[in-house]
Amino acid sequence: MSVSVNNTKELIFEAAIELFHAKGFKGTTIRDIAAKARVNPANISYYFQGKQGLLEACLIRFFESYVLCLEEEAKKLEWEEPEICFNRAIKKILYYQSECYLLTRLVWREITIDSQVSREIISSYLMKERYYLKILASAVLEEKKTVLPLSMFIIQLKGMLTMPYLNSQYVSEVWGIHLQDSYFIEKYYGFIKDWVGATIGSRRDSAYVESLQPAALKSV
Amino acid sequence: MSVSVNNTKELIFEAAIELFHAKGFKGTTIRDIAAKARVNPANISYYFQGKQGLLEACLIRFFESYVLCLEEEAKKLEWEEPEICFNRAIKKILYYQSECYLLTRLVWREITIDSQVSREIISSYLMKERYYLKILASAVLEEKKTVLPLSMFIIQLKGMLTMPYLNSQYVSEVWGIHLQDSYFIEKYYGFIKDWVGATIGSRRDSAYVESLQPAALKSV
Amino acid sequence: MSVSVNNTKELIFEAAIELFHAKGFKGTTIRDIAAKARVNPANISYYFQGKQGLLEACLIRFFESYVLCLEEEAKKLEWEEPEICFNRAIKKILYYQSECYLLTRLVWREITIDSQVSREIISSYLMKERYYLKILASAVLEEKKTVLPLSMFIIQLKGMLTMPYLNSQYVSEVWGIHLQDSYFIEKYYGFIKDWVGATIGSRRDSAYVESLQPAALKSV
Amino acid sequence: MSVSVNNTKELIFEAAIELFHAKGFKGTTIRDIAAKARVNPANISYYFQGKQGLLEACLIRFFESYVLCLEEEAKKLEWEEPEICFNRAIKKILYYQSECYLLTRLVWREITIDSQVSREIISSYLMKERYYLKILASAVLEEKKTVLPLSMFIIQLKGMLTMPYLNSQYVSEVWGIHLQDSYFIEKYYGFIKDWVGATIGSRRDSAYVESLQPAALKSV
DNA sequence: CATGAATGAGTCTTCATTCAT
DNA sequence: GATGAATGAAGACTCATTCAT
Repeated sequence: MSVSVNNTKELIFEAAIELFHAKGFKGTTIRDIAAKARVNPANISYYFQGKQGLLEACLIRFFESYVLCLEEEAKKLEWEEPEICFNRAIKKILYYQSECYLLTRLVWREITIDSQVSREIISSYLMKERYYLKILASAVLEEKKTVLPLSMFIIQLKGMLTMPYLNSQYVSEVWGIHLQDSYFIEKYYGFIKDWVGATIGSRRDSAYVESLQPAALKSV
Repeated sequence: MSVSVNNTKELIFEAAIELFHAKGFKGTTIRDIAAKARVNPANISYYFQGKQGLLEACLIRFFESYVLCLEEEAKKLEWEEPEICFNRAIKKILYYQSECYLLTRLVWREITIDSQVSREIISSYLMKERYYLKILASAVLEEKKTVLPLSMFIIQLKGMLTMPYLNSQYVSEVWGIHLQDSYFIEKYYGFIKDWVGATIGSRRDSAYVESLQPAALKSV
Repeated sequence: MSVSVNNTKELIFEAAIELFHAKGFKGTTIRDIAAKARVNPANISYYFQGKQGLLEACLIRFFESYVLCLEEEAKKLEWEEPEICFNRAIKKILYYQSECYLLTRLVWREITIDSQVSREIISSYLMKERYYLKILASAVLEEKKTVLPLSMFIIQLKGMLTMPYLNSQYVSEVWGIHLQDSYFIEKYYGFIKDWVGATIGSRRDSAYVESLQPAALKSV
Repeated sequence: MSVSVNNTKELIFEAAIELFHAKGFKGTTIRDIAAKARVNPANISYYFQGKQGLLEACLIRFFESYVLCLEEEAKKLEWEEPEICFNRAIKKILYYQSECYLLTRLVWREITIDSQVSREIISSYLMKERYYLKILASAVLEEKKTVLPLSMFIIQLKGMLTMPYLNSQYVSEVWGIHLQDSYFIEKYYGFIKDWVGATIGSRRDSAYVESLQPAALKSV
């Protein structure tokens, strides 16, 4: 019996991720999800305390593992080289996002929508992310004695990490590339790693980045 | 009172863009828009044939000017240097998106949602975009005798052009940068231009890109 | 100018009759009518004091001429033979209904719908109709010394007069007969006249009718 | 609580029939029905997929039984006398229509309105009706060696069968006769049966009918 | 634990009508 | 006399949620 229970909950979860991804949170009805999961709609309220709760469960599931990628490597900073930890964190995140790319896409998209709810959950995870990214990035920059402003570096990195997912519609529909393709991820990781290396290692590249910093951020 | 007519329609438009941007299309009610625009809700159906029509008007308004940026430069290819046209097209797009960044963000986000409606509008514009991008990009690559695969080059370019908008939530909320800041745009343009130059000019940079190409695309 | 005014009013009228007939009063919008008549919707309220007023105008236009057919012949009873007047009234009604069969159909159908409005208009005309029919029928029956109950005779007559119009959907759609076809009307008139003759002239036929009278009506 | 389920659905049904009959389909609101049935308005969409679905359910309910009256007798033609089957079919229809005379009236009225919806349902049933009527009528006419044109015979019959219902407003309001009165039905059946007998049996009566046939139908 | 009937709040939309021009 | 922008009332419908079984 307990198996079937977990089963029901998990079935709902998977159906929800697919549908939230395809049609958006607001565009998905609880009946759509129940129909796809082949369960009774009432179960959704039962297991997740409503549709909103189901979305929050999605957010939590995504961010818990996501933040863990950063947290683990941040903790290793004590006894390992910063650049290694940093690159490993990036790699972990890329692979994690690739594994659950539907969830990834929906999360990065839905958090841009101001639904007034689950704002606290999102904020708290983004704070954690920012905290660990700062630790990791500043360790690398310090080691390399790079004068590159931290904020701009992190913003660019974030952009690179999420870009394929936010653009995946275009990437997959117009050009036929699939994000879960491990070959793509591998190459994309190499691309970012090189960018990081160039950015923190050479004057030339970092100059681009530095010049990007608006006046308002100079003091951050 | 043609002034008031345009006024009402335009007021609705502006309110819609702000609200669609903030709360998403599905999350915005016709009453929200009417209240913000201080007009009667029925006017929305009157002027735009319903909420869906209002979204389509947003899409059309955005894409018409967007595609024009590309079209104009594609036509200049006959008597001007490809690289100049190409860079000017990029600059135009960046400035255009910066001017109406709320509209830009909502469009790039909403088209990732499968609403089964206005799919035709979106597809037709993406086809046009693809067509002109191909013309411009292949002209540049040909001139430079670069063996870089076209598709990957365009995908990356697209990613760079839309990234600040898709990430703007993060960019502005967590780091306090504003996309309409002309300083930011200017620098970001320089960044992309350099990337293009490096990509099509040197072996080293283009190697990154080439390596990104998945097997399936090798023959494109 | 006055020509164009009348024109507008008449155009609205004709469009309304067609549309009320085809789609029903409730199913027709003021904009439908305005579009078909190629006039501005506001004119309908202007000329007819609203949609309801337009329907009432239809009713009045129909019934005024309809009742006149009966009234004229009822008045001739003083100096002409009852049966001649009676048959002429029937003929007039049949031809009148045939001339404006769209209006006829819509009136006979719409008055069966309880719209709480224009009830007074309808009642007043039905009273007039009943009054003249009674005068005409009783004159005929008296002359022939027929003991046939008046009410049943009139009901049957009414049924025969309106039947082709109430059934016209079936008649025209399934069988391809057109009501405005003068040949059809001519024959149908002959049919009714014969029925009347048989009913008031012979014992046999009237027996059918008498037997139809329910107990409740015996004393009417 | 299967009892309460059927109850709710049936309550809606009955309320709908009364109101559609009295106020017309378009003139009846979903709230009217819900209020009369003392249920929640949302149940109507829940059980009948919207107001239109409710009307279609009415049509189907009426026609299924209606067509059955004809079908059953058509099947008996193989081993019973045509005239007996034919008359029994007529009797069944009259009694059926009398039993549910509100439904009967609303159906015969609403199908004359061009709502572009449920047109398929109506057409399909009218085709069936026509098919069985043809079989039954032609069997009778053949047996009697009557040269009477089939189409005109059926049209007249149809007129007689529906007339009391299409005219019931007049019949009941102005004259006080009630259609569900079994005495009335019994007599009315006798009336039609005699008409049929006279029509197919004697030269005199059939001559009336034959003369009614417009030129266009002579060759049918 | 699972069901499905039932609900009420809220949404989009339609439409007759009005009014300034 | 004619227009068309604007309105408010009202309608159908959707949907998340609840509750008895």
